[in-house]
Amino acid sequence: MPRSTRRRPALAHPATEEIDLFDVLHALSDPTRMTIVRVLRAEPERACGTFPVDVAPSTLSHHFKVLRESGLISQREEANRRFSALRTVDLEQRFPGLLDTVLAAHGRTGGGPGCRDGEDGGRGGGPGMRGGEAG
Amino acid sequence: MPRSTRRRPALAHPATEEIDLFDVLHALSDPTRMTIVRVLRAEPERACGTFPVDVAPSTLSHHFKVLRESGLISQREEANRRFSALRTVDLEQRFPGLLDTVLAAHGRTGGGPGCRDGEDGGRGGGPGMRGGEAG
DNA sequence: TACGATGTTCGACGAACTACGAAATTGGCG
DNA sequence: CGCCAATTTCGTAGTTCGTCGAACATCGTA
Repeated sequence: MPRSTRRRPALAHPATEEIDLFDVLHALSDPTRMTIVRVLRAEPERACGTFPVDVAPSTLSHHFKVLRESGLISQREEANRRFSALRTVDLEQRFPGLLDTVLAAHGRTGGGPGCRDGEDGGRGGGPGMRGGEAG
Repeated sequence: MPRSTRRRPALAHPATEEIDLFDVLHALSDPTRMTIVRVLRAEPERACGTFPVDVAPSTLSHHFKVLRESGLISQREEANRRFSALRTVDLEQRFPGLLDTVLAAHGRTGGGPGCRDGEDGGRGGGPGMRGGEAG
């Protein structure tokens, strides 16, 4: 089969109003994906292969797909690289305060800034914990 | 053997500090369980068999177990009935604003007060929709 | 063109999940 | 005591999940 026939599927992302709460909750109920979201929250964008998680590339790809289809992240292609970013604005519009609250909750469980997958990415300076605790 | 030999396991509930975010998120990522939590949030307590969900009793029992072990609800035994209640105070202490935010988010998706599993239970008086957006 | 780097898709596998029916347990009542 | 009501536990069926390895696709570069 010619290598040019297979066009990229164009990375389907759900529209903001299409984001499903159950999908989001399910996506967030996995440690690996939660780590990805946390890292992404401290940085505007990041290439798939640079995340501090130790799973096989195929597994990681699977997780990104789950995250993307749930509406939590968006992915942009640049050359042979794929950059992921948290859809903070869309999430905030669809489910106000949800991301902040969940992430803040995770921070309390011990998954804080210096947990195990620390955002060593480079900056990691300010944990950016400006979470809007309702308390 | 006397039927009194089999003592009730005493319904294990996780301590407040033991409540795991992933368990909570996973528990909430199921429609049936979300419905249970929503109903429970409008009422202080309710018997297991009186929930507006259409699944077999055994299945319902399973969901209650998941909910209880995740720390979302507590169960109290009275005669041959088991009453469930949302652990609002514990949840609020463990993960401030989480329950409110998630429930408010679900309300936005169309699972509002009069969705499909309406609180026909009988009272359903005050919906208590004081959804506090942590915004 | 060949090669290496980055990622995805496919197929498989074991574990966990959801669902159900049947049986068992417990308490209230005639 | 015998029976019904409320629930749980057990066993099972089918599905979904998380993970991996192997193969494939794309881009940049030698």
